Amino acid sequence: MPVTRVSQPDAQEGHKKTSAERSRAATRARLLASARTLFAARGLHKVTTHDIAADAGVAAGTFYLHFSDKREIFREIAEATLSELKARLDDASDGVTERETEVRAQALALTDFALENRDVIRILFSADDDAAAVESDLLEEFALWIEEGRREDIVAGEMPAEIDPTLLSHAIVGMWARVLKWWLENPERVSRDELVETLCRIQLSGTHPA
Amino acid sequence: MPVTRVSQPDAQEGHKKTSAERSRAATRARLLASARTLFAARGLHKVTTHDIAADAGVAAGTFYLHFSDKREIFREIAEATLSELKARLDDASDGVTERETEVRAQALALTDFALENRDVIRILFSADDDAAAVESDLLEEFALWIEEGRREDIVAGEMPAEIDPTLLSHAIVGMWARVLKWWLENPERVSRDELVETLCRIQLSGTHPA
Amino acid sequence: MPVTRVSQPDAQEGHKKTSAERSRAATRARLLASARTLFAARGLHKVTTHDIAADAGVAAGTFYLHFSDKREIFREIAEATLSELKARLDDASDGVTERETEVRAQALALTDFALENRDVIRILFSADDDAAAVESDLLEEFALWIEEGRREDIVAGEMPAEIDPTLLSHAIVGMWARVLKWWLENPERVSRDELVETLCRIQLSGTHPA
Amino acid sequence: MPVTRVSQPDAQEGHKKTSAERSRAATRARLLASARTLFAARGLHKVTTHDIAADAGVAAGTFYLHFSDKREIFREIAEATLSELKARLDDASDGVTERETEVRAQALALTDFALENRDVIRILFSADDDAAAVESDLLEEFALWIEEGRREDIVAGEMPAEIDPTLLSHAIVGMWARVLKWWLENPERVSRDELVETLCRIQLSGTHPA
DNA sequence: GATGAATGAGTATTCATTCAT
DNA sequence: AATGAATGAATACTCATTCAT
Repeated sequence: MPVTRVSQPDAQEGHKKTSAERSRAATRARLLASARTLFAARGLHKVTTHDIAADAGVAAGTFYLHFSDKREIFREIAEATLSELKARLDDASDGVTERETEVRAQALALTDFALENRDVIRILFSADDDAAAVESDLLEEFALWIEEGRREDIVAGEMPAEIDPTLLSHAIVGMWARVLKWWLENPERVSRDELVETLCRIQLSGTHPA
Repeated sequence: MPVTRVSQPDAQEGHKKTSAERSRAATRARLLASARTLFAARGLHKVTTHDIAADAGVAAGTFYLHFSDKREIFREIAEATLSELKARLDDASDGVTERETEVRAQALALTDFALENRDVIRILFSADDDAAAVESDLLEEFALWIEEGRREDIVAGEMPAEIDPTLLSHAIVGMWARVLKWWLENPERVSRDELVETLCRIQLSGTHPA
Repeated sequence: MPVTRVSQPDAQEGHKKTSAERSRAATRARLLASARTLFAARGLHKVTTHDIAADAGVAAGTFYLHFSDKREIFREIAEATLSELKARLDDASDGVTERETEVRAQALALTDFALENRDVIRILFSADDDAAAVESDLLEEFALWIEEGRREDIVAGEMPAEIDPTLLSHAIVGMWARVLKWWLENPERVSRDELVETLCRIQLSGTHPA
Repeated sequence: MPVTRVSQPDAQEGHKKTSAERSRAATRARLLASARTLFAARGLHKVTTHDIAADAGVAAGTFYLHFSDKREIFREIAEATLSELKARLDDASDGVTERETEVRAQALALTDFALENRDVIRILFSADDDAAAVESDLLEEFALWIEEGRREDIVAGEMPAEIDPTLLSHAIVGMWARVLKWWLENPERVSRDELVETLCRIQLSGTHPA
């Protein structure tokens, strides 16, 4: 089951759902699940709204009762995935004080997340120009989030101030995105632990304070 | 001026060009130049063959006298660019023996190349799924090329053998690709030298032999 | 009125049609009717799918909701027509025992059918290479059907065994096809009865058992 | 070698040809020969003027120095073929007085001609609507020619006057055209003599004077 | 809320024909 | 006479999106 909960109707509303509401939510969830799978298999623009509707078992028009267009459903999937990923990374560093341990824990969380969500990772981590055009460049947003963390590191004296945090965050994101995509398609080439070890080493030693 | 010489009709043939040959080559060059610009501006699949022909000032059908389809012209641009880039990197490390000096020289060559070819870099370094589908994933090929260099480093004892060279090459390529794309759009954020310094530091320290 | 019922939505389904189903069937029928007319007037490949759609009063894309391409709609018309024709010829010889009477009855049925379906006959009987390419060479199939009948005649001793039935069926089909096409365009030249008389005479006397 | 001499530059001019004239005639002949072959192989409208020119080893534009368009070269081939065929049939009946012997002689001439020119027969005898559109329906013209012969037979008392000669000529042409096309593709099915025998029998007995 | 038939702009590609050289 | 680059109209087919039921 997808960790991003893409297909789970949210339950934060306080009131009991009517049957109609429940059915609507279910349809929406089915559309999201189908879109995820199809995007993963064929890429953003090789999938038509008809394909998604058909896969979800609803009529073509129904798609537009739930999403205003193809970009919207893509954006939604991307955002849900990113939120989940951030949460996982936050969890991973929770209570950890040492920077090296934290980086390693996050790296592990990241690889696990990639393994669990290999389908979405394929598209969301691809820096596809389409995706970007869709105003939802996941990597861009991810880089921003990482950047914040780096700034905190600088403030905390754990990273040399002369390194530009934006530059660094892009380097990290680019490195991980490409490596993960490659690895998911060739998982037999390196073990998860080797991968984590190598990338942490690169990331850490290059950015240690003198 | 494009460094890749995409638009320079080659002159190495021994015979005098007929006027027709010259005109044909000129048209072809105009199509390539237009394609470069348009791909850079809008991405591979937001550009039609009509757009390219129109921009080049020729009729729609003329495109097909020179390229069998959109993928072919893209592939041609990609390949010319990659060849040029490799040549530049080779030149940069020519006669250099120390690894650190070499890495730095290559990083400089890479940034200069990116500056000179900002238009192509935008698409070719984007890992666009379309581009990959076009069987000319520049980054993939570039990673392979880098991998070879890393293997030589291992043999030469300049890199620890326990680092998987494929993994490393993907990390390097991913990092540079993302960083360069970001930097070309925000060149005021870091100077070329800072960029080179930071990335070399990451790349080197992470992969030094113990 | 078309005898082939090409435009009659079939009603053999047990359930009530929804309004959508009815509308769909009506559109489909209009497309078939338009195609028939246009093919007849201009031949298979001088008619575009746009022409058909326009003539049927629907948008260009609508054509493809009903037929996968031009060849399919042609095949459908051809097959419906041939089925109807065979049924008519079978009816004509129903209960007839004498071969001469049967041949004459079928000849009459054939001319009547041609008169009623002059439009389709024009293309379907033309041995157009296009039509054949469309894998629906009506005449080929018709010849096969006739051949069977001839084989039965031989078995029944009503035709000399030394005549090759395939050869004969092609001769009959070729003769009728050409004659009917000519006659439909020049109906004033010979009366229906004269035509039937002449062709029956040729067909019968040449193939009588000694 | 084609009997229709399609590819033989004509020599009826009284004066010596200049070298330019000879070269021009040779090019023209090559174009005709290529067109014949290509039309036979792929049908009229699956052949482009470029194909013909390329096959003939000349530039695309050269085609138009010799023929005003695709229809003209087709017409020319058709007409040359028909002339040759008529000449053959005339030769076959030369000096023959008995109708039965004549019909048989012509049938033999026809089958021989078909065998020698199988390539052209494929298209020219196909009643292709294209060909007709090209204003060169060979079969139409052939039927007219046969009709004349029938009229003479009626005058000579060798055919009953009540048979419409036009109708009959279409029947004959249709029969032969279809049968020959079938036979050329399945020559092993019936021997030439069987074929001639069967068709003559049909043709003669149906049209004998009482 | 869901359906699904219909829309029509959009795109790749072909090819007869022209014309400057 | 021949060349061959260029033209551009024509055409099949796709797909996001709408809307009457």
